[in-house]
Amino acid sequence: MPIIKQKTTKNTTSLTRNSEATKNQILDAAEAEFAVTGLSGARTEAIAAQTGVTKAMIYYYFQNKEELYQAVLERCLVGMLGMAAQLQLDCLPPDAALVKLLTTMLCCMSENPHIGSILSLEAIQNKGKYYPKELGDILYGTLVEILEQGMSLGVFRQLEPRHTAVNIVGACSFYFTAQENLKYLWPGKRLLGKELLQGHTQESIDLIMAGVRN
Amino acid sequence: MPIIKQKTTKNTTSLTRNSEATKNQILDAAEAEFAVTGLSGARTEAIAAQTGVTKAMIYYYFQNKEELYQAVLERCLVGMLGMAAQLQLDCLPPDAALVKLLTTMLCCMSENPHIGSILSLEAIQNKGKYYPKELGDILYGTLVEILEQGMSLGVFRQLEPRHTAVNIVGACSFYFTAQENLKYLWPGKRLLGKELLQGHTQESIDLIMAGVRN
DNA sequence: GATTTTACTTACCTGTTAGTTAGTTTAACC
DNA sequence: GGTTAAACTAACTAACAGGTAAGTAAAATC
Repeated sequence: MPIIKQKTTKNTTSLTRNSEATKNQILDAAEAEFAVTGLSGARTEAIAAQTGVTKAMIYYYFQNKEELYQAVLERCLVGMLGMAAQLQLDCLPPDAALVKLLTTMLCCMSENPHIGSILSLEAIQNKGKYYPKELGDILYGTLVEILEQGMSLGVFRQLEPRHTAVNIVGACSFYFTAQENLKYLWPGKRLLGKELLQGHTQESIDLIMAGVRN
Repeated sequence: MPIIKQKTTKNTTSLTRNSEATKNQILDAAEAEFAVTGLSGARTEAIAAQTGVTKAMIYYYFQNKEELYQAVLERCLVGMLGMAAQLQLDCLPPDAALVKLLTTMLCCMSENPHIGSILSLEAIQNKGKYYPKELGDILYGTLVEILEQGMSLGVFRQLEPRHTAVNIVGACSFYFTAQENLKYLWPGKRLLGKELLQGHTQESIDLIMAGVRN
């Protein structure tokens, strides 16, 4: 977490009384809480307890719980868009582009397991009211583009790109969002451990690539 | 909903004061509520409001909210197991068996969109504490069996059956649990309408079968 | 038709929770 | 070093939510 702003003359890297750091702490704690409970179920007291500050600070930095939730979603969105921008898939053939996109997606979800849960809860509980539409645009838009290009080049079989894109995202994300229900399948092993994670990544890519290829 | 018990001498199909019917009404309402909010988020008052009776009736028939939740899960489980028992996949070749299982699964989820949400929320919010283990056993067990049989017969490619089973369930279920986030992909169309549903079913089966076949 | 059992309601209690207010401490600035 | 503004806290409020108690009405039983 790079400290960008250093506006004061004095060195303000002091760990206490740093508004930017506190705000981020609140956002981190809120992200963790929202990822389990969703918007309405989240307890501001619980969020505060995870930070070093009191509940009132939440209302000092954010208008209310809803705005805090939107800020968390916004921060996720920005992170994802930044990642997507670096991919440069245009210069790759469709199959290589798809593999790269899948790898990145899976890596992203394993590094931040909150995102999948937050978006799932957003769909189920809030009927997608706060869903960052841009995220859908970029993710499914990119997937559809790659699939269409692959079809026109004859590398991929004839398929309906939007349904296929949804199924691809579903196949990749389910392992993470449903992990607590799936742990019985691998007794004694950690689903987010290196071994199983690598297995899931490989198998997901294999299944999908075999599923779309001609 | 067949009325099985008719223990009294008098005809008690009267709509008021029917304990079995009331209990089922509560379970129906609870299922709908839990499917949106999960266990902790569910409001007993809201459940009661959806039935014809008062909140106190919930505690007349069930010890507490947790037990009501478990009863809802139990009822889902029984329904699914009953459906699975009728499938008779053993006498089919692996590819036909897989198609039949997928078709049934997709059909099941489109008819009862609550199940997917409830199980998702169960994983995310309760860490699978109340997850009906039997359901996982039968679903993933059947899938793994089919996949292994297909591999040994050379019909399916070499794959890791458990990861693949998870990815298959993920691909099929994501459309339903995340539908509210996905609706922007098909502006003006109903995701659970006949047209899109048929498309999703076909595309899911196509993707998965192409993904596993040799 | 009187009694008992079952189904159901109203009113309440207790703890919880989003959000506020009024005041305190820290540090920046002159 | 005194002033001011920003960061922060403790204590509170009003509404909500799980669960209960005490009582009522409809059936079933005799």
